Amino acid sequence: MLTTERHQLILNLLKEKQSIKIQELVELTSASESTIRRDLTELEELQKLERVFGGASRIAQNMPEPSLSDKAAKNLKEKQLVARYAASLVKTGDSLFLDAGTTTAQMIPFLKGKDVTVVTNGLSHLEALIEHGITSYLTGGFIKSRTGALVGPQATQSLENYRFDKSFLGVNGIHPGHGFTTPDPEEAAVKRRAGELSRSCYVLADQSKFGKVSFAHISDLSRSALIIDGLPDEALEEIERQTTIKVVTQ
Amino acid sequence: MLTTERHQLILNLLKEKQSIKIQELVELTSASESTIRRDLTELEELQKLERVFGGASRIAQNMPEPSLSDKAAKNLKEKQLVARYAASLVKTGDSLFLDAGTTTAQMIPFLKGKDVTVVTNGLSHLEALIEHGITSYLTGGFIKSRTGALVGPQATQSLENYRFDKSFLGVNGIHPGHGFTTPDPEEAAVKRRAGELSRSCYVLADQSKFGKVSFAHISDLSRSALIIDGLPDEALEEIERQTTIKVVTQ
DNA sequence: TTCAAAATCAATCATAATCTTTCATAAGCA
DNA sequence: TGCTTATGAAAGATTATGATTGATTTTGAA
Repeated sequence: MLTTERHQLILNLLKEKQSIKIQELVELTSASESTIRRDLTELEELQKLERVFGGASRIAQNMPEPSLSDKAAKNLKEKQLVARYAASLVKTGDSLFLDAGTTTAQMIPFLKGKDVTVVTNGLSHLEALIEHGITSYLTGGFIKSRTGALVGPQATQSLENYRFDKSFLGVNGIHPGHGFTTPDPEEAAVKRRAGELSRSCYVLADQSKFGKVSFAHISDLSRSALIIDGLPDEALEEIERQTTIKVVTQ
Repeated sequence: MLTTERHQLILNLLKEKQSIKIQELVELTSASESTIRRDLTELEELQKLERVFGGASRIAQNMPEPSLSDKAAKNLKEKQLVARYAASLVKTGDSLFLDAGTTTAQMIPFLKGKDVTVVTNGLSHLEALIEHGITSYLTGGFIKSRTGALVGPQATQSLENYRFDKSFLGVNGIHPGHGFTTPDPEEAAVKRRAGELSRSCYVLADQSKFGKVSFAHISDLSRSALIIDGLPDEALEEIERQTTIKVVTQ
């Protein structure tokens, strides 16, 4: 067996298993313990895994470096915080809907290597999705050139082809009385339908979103959770009566 | 065994196997170890594979792929000639389907100001469409990252939302017997359905396309015309019995 | 908590496998 | 023939491997 084949085998096993024992690898490869040890040492130096006593463990998913356009985004840190938590909810093999928008865009680097299938209506997500090798589908629809979102009846209808394990939606505002809000009725319709087609539904927001057309009353989304990086106390009380809420902090 | 045959054999084996040992190649080719080593060294210099200790390994991912802009550069003049003629057929207010591909892309600048509505499955058309202020819709579907085309059942289905005055399709090849051909069955399905949903259908090609899954027998497209910049005489005779054909010249 | 046994580890060495370099021969071509 | 290219064989350098040793860490029972 070639050295590189062994290395590849080890990395593949770690994609499935989180950690693996040296003895298992010895049996699987018919190589000696010394050889396996050397393999693990080398792969660790390449940051491909982490050695632990008795074996090796998958490395912590690497922090993505924000591209230039990302840096221009407002509240980037908060968005990334929220996005990272949201991505941590995703499991291998999940089928996801990723809403158009800058917060959901931050999730993409964290999805790398999770073997997920992503459906999106956000044209601006495409580059990152392709770059990270994520299997992707696009909804159809009218191209809103200002935001790069696909909307309209064609967009809503093309959602009917799919069922999602999880959907991740962005919002423009949250109001304890009116629910989640977004200025464009057509975008609202897409969000609403995507949520309905998902087994569970997460709304991503950062603190700045407090404050036009609602796409869902909070209580409409019985399987939903709100992920946010902070919240005024009085709003929090009202909202948490109606939905699961996760407040992410540094 | 010829040198080039060996090279081809090695590359074919690496399409199946990810990596291969020199000893295996020695047995398969009955060449000496030295010869195989030289083969691998040469193929590595051409970036076709990567040498590893004891053998060779498939190269990391996306090396040998000509970028979209590179492809566009080939036969650009011919493509523009064809595209310009095709665009001249478009009337104000028309509803169009614009197939993914580099030839159809050349039509976009000529559509400016014609007040048309364009539906496309070509992601690479988006920038130009938006830039030229053309009202545009995108089909949904699976994203083929290599060509930037949307394909699959979702793409075909989202076509059902529309009816076209004219559709403009690209091809990979034309064969008098087999009809228009394209290597990907999924892309073929989209082209075929778009043609069916159109009042009239134009196939754009340049002379280089003479030569795998056919998307339509020529005679299937009773309302179709082929637009091309040149053609071998014998093929022309056969094809013009089956469809309208326009040969564009300088 | 402490200690000893068991497991795991890093370091070293000898061997085996593979690599590069070099040279000589064979084959194709003008 | 004279030139170029492809090939195979061989020598010495380099790299990978497996076994061994003694150090380190973990485990579990007192």
